[in-house]
Amino acid sequence: MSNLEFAPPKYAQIVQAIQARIEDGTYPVGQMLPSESRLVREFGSGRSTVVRALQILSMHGWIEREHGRGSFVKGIPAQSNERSRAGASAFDAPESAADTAIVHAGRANAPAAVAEVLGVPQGSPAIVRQRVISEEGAPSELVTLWFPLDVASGTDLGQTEVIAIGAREHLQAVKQVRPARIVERLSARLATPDEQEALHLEAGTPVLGVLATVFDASGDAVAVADIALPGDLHELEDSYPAT
Amino acid sequence: MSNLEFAPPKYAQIVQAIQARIEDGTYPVGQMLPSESRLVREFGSGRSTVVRALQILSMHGWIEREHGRGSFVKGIPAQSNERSRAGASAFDAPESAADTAIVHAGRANAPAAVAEVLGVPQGSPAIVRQRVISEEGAPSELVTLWFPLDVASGTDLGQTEVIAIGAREHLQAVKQVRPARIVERLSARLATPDEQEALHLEAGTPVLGVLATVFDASGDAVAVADIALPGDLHELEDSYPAT
DNA sequence: GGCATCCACTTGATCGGACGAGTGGTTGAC
DNA sequence: GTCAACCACTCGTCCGATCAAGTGGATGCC
Repeated sequence: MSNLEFAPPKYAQIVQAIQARIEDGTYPVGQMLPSESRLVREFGSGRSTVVRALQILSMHGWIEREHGRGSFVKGIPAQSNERSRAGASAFDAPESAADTAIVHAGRANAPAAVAEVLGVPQGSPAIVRQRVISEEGAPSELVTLWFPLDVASGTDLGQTEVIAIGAREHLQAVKQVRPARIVERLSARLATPDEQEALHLEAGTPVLGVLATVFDASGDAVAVADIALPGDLHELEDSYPAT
Repeated sequence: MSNLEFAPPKYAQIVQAIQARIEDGTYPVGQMLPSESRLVREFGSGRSTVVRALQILSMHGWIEREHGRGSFVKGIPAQSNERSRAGASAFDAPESAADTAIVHAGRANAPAAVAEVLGVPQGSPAIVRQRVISEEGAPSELVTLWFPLDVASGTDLGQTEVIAIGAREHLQAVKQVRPARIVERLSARLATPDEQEALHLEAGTPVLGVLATVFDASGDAVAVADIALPGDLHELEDSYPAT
């Protein structure tokens, strides 16, 4: 208290204090919190400050406030949605990682599925960068990034050299491309011949296919990632509250 | 204004008014909002009320507030995460739907994967309900629900009759079971012989396997759904902001 | 021109009061 | 015993004020 060091605002201190008491069981789940006036006395602050703290806790799911009755502990809120984001990591991972090998980098004609989400005619040329990621020496993931020509022009994406930072970061640094949203489509399918070769799979091996599209704020697709995850090596996890 | 009908609180009215102006372009993205004092004059309310509205907008991602500079329009916030929740619908869908056929309902020994997430020894008896969901006449999804014996006891889940409401709803009504969280694990694999038969698949067909576990607030698993989605019939979609 | 100072304007935090409204227990009339 | 009235306590909203702190332009000195 005596130091003039940086101190968070009072309402945030109250939020933290109450969170700590919920976490350590001082305020058990379901129990009523001290009333606002009580907290005002305890923390020596105005009611508006205490109320602000309680509203924040309520919005974050720690407590529930009931008009006329009191505030009640709801629990420690979990992340609302925790999941493996195969798409996002495809765009963020640098190609220079030790377990990453470039298969191909340059220009190619976009296959139907990719062309459709990029919004270009099927078979149009596009920039492609393909890499294999290994886990413990064995190839475990084939990532193919596709960029429209206009997005890639003026960047290093069309070069064959390894790019030491993630594609998203590179695009953001070189051009004013601002990714806003990623849409992933998952499906189970059999490995294609290309995938069989790159990942050393036998014919008939099931893979989890992830087609991740990056959109900018105006809704235009700026990149697509086609990811193949052999079924026996990968499991995606997703968790969310059961309303 | 003249009527005494229910009116939302003033701060909420201000929130809505500003949201409307952002949506219709009155306040373009990137532009500075009128200052707090200006809004106070316009809406004829106290500064605290205007500030409360602005804080709400800021927390929901509509605007950004910069100390000393002003408030700026950020855009119309998108849903933070939109995805197909195969797991949740397995527990919510009633068995009485027209396109649903019960394959099996009763007691069975839990296979390893199910026993593990339920936290019981492998091969322990559990309550199982299996159904096939068809789309346009063709079987398209096999859902197997597993319940621990203690959870299912006293409910209709062990009966062979069709249950007309979702399993989650039934559990919640009959017992005090409160689902808090669902965890899904997705992987691509080949259809098992059982699945081949129930879904009329050929051997070697890839399926998307979803193992969804429902946990209550204390972290105990109260149900597991094992869902098989033939790869060529299903695609899961997931979208989220690109940081 | 370069720079420090000043000042108008902005948001950030806090206070204390006021009134309204919902809840639940007590009291008292019947 | 029943029931309405009352009351103490709770949260919900709103107000207007104060002080602090950050920004950016104008001013004026050198």
